[in-house]
Amino acid sequence: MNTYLLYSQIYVSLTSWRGKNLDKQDVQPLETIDIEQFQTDLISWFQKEQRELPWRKDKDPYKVWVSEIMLQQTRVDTVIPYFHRFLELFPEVKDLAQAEEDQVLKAWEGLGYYSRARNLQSAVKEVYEKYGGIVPNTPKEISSLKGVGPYTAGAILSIAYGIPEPAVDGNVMRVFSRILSIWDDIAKPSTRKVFETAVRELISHDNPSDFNQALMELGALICTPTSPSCLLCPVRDHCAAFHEGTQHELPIKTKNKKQKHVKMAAAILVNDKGEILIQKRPSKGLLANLWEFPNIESTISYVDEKALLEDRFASHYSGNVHLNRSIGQLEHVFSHLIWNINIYAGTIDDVSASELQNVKFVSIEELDQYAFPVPYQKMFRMYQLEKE
DNA sequence: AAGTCGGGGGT
DNA sequence: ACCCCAGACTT
Repeated sequence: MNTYLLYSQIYVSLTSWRGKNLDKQDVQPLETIDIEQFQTDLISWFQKEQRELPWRKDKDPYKVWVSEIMLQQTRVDTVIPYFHRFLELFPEVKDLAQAEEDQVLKAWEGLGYYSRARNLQSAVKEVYEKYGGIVPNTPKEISSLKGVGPYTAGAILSIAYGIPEPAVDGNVMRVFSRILSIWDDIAKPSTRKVFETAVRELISHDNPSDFNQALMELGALICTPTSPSCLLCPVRDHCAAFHEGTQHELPIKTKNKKQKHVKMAAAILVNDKGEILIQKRPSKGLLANLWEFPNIESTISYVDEKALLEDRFASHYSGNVHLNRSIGQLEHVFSHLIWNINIYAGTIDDVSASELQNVKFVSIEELDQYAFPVPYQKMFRMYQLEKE
């Protein structure tokens, strides 16, 4: 019963399995999937071909946790340097639990999706206080932690604790959509459950860690989105899509919508001591709790904009504001919107502005102690280039 | 279920 | 341009 899982049995347990073929008049003989052989082929390949990654050096649940949060929607090569720096700053649960949020955000600067960092620290605090610093090892407890969703819960449980839970990410859905010929739209939230059910049937109970990691490694190295290297695939004998030649049609994924365009204006304002005005963003929403330069959303025409900005800034910061010059403009693309920013430089009195909450005057040397979103980093670089 | 939330790299 | 990436949370 454990050794072979008849294809028809899978079909019974998953109504959407091979749903496309239900309508085909010419149904081919049902294949069987040799589960043990599949596990062996997959895991041996992984043990031989896996990349050396910093979070694979040991299975410390805290390190696995940090890596999994960083890897959400983020490529391995991007994460590696962040992972090293983060663990140097916060080697253990206690260190992250007791850190200043500003320092955590600074360590996350440039990585994006900053709520990951704030949720991670919040959850680590809970682990430190409620679980004595030990990352919990039950699905219920770990899933209740802030920022730990179905994927991350399964990843930590399987990789750090060897518990056979599915960890279904984009890789796993792509890989199994091909192996099992699943034609559900993987862009729909409900589809993830189809793949979780599949993984529960197929996962190795001897080595859930390598099984789950192998699926993701396979998706990253072999079973890639546009041009899968099927001839190098260790499980192509088990793959329905390879058998049918449909690997380029799978997975099914509906397109995402276009970004909205937002016009902005922002300024580098300097006081008479040569210090620059910065402010902390609100604690909710886009780029929450990061720092920025004074800015407004603006749909005003370019000629009127400068006067409007001087007015708005002067009244908001209660000081005399002078915009000397326009430095240029820059575009920054987010996943759901596009900022087009007109950039100015000028001066401001620091009498009242420094009394405002979340507003500071800092020297150029102090600037890099604060976490800035990339668009404002770009903006400051333009300012420095223009000044020379 | 749809929208929000970053940034970079590949094609 | 458009796609994708070791997704989660809010509405």
